[in-house]
Amino acid sequence: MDNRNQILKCALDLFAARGYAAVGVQEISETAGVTKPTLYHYFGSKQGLLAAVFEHYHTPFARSIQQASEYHGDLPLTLDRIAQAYFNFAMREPVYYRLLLGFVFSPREGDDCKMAEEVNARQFTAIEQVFIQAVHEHGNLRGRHRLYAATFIGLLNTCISLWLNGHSQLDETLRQRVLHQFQHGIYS
Amino acid sequence: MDNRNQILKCALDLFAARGYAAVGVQEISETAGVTKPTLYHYFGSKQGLLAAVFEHYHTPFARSIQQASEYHGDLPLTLDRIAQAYFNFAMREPVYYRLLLGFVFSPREGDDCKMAEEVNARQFTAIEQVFIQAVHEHGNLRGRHRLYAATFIGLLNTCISLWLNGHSQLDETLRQRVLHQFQHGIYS
DNA sequence: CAATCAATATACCGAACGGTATAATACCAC
DNA sequence: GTGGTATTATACCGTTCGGTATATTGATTG
Repeated sequence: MDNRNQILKCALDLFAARGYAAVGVQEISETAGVTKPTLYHYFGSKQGLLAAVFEHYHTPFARSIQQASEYHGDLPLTLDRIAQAYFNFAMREPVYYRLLLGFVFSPREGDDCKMAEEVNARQFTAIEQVFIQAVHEHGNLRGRHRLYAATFIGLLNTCISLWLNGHSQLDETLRQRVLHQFQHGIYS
Repeated sequence: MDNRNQILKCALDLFAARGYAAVGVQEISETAGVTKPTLYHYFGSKQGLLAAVFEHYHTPFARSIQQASEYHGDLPLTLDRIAQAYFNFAMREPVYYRLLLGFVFSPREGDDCKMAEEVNARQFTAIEQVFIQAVHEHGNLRGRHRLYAATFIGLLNTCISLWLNGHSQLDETLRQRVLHQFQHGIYS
């Protein structure tokens, strides 16, 4: 692997494990087996490195979500496709998803969070659109699209977090269970 | 206010705003209007300061949750009391709750997360117990207490996060709506 | 072959990091 | 008033921080 991708990978590992602020560029470059000026040659700054990590790993995820959230009149089907997209991506890039999760409830005032904020906002908007469109078929959802989008994404993130920490499988059984729970509650 | 509490308050503000690793003790002591040795006199280390922040702010919250999650055969009532406890505490200590939220999906390998982990684990256990006991009255919940506890807490945190970012009120209307959603789904 | 340019290394910058040795203050009991 | 104790300030420690000036390499290109 060339040095640039090696740096990207090591930066992701370290950021996901200990957080952006707690990791120094020195440690990243050492882990990647290069020197600091090499890192700065490719990414310009520590912030630029984080931006490149987002760019590199998030693009396929964003496309997958966008594709899954195309709504054609069947809300349960669309939610299932979205959940599949989330679960599949989390399993393909678990370390990156762990990095993402760290920003979910952290709209703080750091260099890093600003970048993660728009990444999360894009996803939110895509899923919010689903609930807005679904009002045509389910009028009683009206006016609550934001709450539904937030709680649905929260539910998926809860599942993925459980899986990342070894408390659950991330399989079709779990997906169908939480989809049912979201749509029909815990009692039925 | 005496210096010790002043330091605690400033540390909370800064940690919640920019994260534990991104804030230096220098900045904390300056904000609090004291010098660094004063801070170290009271708390011994930066970690000790964070531990003291948790201790100071979390004790009343933990007691409130513990009290609300006493189960006596009425699950909807118990969930409502728990949600009330969460919402009330978040409104009383919004800055501390923002700090807490930052750790929810971040079981990383840093000094700070270790401390937050057990704090969150205690809450989780208390609420998990509710669902374990509720099996007596709702047999179909059996075997899913962990998932229910995680998703219920996740739902409450989603609401509080929405409120902290100005996207929603944190009132009785929202509480009843999400409690209904959790128990009966989005369609009914 | 010479010129160029991307890529990498050596060595360094000032500033901020977490933490401390020491001494001066202030209060309290005797 | 005198001895002890808790609290605070001055000044400093070695280390790491993000970032860079400069030189060297190696391949491409005219």
